[in-house]
Amino acid sequence: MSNNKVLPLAEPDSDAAAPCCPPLTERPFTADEAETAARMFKALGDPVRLRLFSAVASHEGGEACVCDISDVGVSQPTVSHHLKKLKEAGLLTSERRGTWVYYRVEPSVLAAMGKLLTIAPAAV
Amino acid sequence: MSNNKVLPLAEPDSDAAAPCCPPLTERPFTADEAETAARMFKALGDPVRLRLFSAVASHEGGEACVCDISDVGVSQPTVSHHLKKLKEAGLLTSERRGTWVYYRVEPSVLAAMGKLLTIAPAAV
DNA sequence: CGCATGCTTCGATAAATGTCTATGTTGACG
DNA sequence: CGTCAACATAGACATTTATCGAAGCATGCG
Repeated sequence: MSNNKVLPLAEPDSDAAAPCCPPLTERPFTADEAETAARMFKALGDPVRLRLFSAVASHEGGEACVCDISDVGVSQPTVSHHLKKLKEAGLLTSERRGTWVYYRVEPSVLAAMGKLLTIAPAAV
Repeated sequence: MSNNKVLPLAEPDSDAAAPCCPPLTERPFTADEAETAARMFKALGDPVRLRLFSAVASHEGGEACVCDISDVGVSQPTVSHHLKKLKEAGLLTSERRGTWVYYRVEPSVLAAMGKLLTIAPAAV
C-alpha cells in the first residue's frame, strides 16, 4: 500500500536531527525545503492531532495504544485517520502487539522541528 | 566542552514566551491548549507561508517589506493573504512606513513554539 | 490636482481536509 | 469454528482553504 517513505531522518551522528532544513531564520527557504517542512508543521496543525500526539508523547514508556488515547471527542475512525496522518508525516511510528497497536513518537523529527524554530545565534 | 546539549532550544525560564502550553511531551494537551497551539502550527503548515516567514525572519534587520519577499511563485494578493494569516497567528507584525509595509517576526512566539517541541528533560 | 506604485480587500472557484457511518481485517479466546 | 474486540479502510458529505483577477485604499511625486 502506501507505505511512503517519509523524511530521511537523521542518522545519530552527533547532533544530527536535521533531516530537512536549516533554521527558519538562517536564510530564505527554497520551495523544496518549504514543502518538506510544511508537511511536518501541517501534521501538528490540527487540534485533534495535537492532542493525540501529545497523549502519545507524554504517555508512560513513550508509547500508547490507541485505546489509551482515543478519548479526544471524535469517532474511532477519525482517530485512526489522524494517527495515520501523523505517521505519514514521520512524527509517529506504530507497531502491532497482539490485539493492540502501539504508537510511539519519533524523537529525531521532534528535534528537527525544534531546530527550525531556533533563532540564529550570531544573527542580530 | 563540546556541545552535547541534547536540545539547545530556548533557554529554560529565560523569558516567558510560553503564553499557551507546556511541552507536548509533558502531559496530554487539553482541548483548549490544542486549539491554541494548533493555530500556530497550522500557520506554518503551508509551503508558501513558510517561505514568506523564512524570508522575513532571515532578512537583514529582521524585517522586510512585502516587495522584498513576494517572489514565491504566487500572485501578489495571495502573498498578502498569507501574510495576513501569519499576522493573525501572531507570528508576524506589520508596520507601514511611507510607501512600504514592513513585516517583522515575533520572536517570543517562535520561542514558545520551540518549547512545545522540547523533550521533557527528566520526565516520568 | 492627477497619476503611478505598493499593498489590501472582495468575490469566485477548485481543491483539500475533517468528520461521520458502514464495512473489513486481524488477532484472541472459548 | 464462531464470535468478540481493536483498529483500519472506504465512501460520502460539509467545511475550510489556497488561489486568482478585479477593484479599492493609501502614499508619494510631478
